[in-house]
Amino acid sequence: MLLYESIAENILEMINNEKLPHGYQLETLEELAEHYQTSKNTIVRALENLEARGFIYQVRGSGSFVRRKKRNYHLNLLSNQGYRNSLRKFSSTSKFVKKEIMMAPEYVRRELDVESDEKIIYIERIRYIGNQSRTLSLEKSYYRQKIIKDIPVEAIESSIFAYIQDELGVEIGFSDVYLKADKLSKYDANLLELDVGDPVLIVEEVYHTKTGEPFDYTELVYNYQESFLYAQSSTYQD
Amino acid sequence: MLLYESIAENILEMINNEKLPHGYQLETLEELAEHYQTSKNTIVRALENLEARGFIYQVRGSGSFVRRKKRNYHLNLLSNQGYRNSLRKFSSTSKFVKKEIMMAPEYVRRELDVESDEKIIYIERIRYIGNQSRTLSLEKSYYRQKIIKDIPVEAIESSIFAYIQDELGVEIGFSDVYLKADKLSKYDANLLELDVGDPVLIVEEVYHTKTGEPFDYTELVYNYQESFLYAQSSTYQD
DNA sequence: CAGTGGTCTAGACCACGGC
DNA sequence: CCGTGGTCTAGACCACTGG
Repeated sequence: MLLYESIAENILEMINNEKLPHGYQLETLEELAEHYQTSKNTIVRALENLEARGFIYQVRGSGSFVRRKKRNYHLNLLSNQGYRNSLRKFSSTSKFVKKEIMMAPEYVRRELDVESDEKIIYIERIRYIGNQSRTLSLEKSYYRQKIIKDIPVEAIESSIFAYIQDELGVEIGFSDVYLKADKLSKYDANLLELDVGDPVLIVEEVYHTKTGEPFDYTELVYNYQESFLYAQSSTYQD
Repeated sequence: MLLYESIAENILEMINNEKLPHGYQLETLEELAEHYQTSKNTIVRALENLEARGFIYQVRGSGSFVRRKKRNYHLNLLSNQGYRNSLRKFSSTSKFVKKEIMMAPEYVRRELDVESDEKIIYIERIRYIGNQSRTLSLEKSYYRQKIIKDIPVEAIESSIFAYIQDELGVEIGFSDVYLKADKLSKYDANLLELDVGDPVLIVEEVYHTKTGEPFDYTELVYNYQESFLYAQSSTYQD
């Protein structure tokens, strides 16, 4: 692990332990540089990292402060870990519904930027909160077989992203996310144990590897009664 | 404007002009440093800035590349400019509904972290696409009067954030955003010209100044037929 | 193994917040 | 006007990609 990353993790741990509460002012850059026996620039990097992830904010001329905690039981919309992190936040499980190999349909080709003869692994699964008592979401994913060789059912019923990263060694880079609300279709309503026409939150995600290749297009259909998402912006945005 | 920012803007302009198309490989860091007559580190800053804003991605050992364009007619969920930017993307207008001064109700106190006797400016407005033919959203905003002295109706009918920044000189920092889908209430359905029980996308936003003070809590109620949002993640996320 | 992005240093100087 | 974050430099060295 890199120096600035380990410093960031060290500070983050203190924030999460609530040793450093909301609003707390961190040591100054110079003090931290002294403390960690490194240069000021490296501290700047560490704090930038924490700022970009929404844990602190920095005010020129004043100091660096711990940012407020996010609401509990909300899912991070921009986490690049798919289902992986939500597993930790609240106990949840997945049920395998369907898996097939297909040629990329037109709307998937557009998102994944592939030719019509490229093979796609299509997977459908349902995510539950707790012990399959409450449905959280229905997930329809298209993976490029060229990059994601195969996904066993065991991975589908636990965490596909954990499998992709840990077993296949694919490194996740960045993603595009699109959002809308709509009325539930008959098929989706049935799987989510809701009524046709009920509201639904639809999230489309296109994931890319670290080298910029799109490898996964997923449509997430969220149960409106159970689904709460959050995101954070930092100081620099358009 | 800072050196690394002006370099970033310069490159961004070429991307937006499509002089640098999707997938295009930028010059190397050293070449750019030479080109702009600056140090490599400053170029690193400039490209980091573009990467964080989702315009490029960088691959160690390989190069820096122009990222794909976002879909048109989607609103940036994490823009810190409120309504300001969407004004440019597609013509839209606002209609003033209500404005009152009140003491902060409990749920607003919690979000804005204020005492119960602090004065709040409450504003309700409707946003339309085009010439008030299609409703886009209903906006319910709570501003701390301590920070936002007053908001004239003219600002409400154009852009409140433009007024806050340009006239009041308040600098926008970061924000927290929460999302869910729900069924439309009678009051909201009436204003949005939709039916009670129709789906709705609800976005709650808490905006902070650059110095970390929360100043605005807004609940956005989006017409599901017209509202499409997007967000982007960069390589570093949890 | 060449080419390219990323980290780290040490230090100068700048810009802003708040007393 | 002091204290604090932010920028910028020049250069050494490291780590990854891809032929």
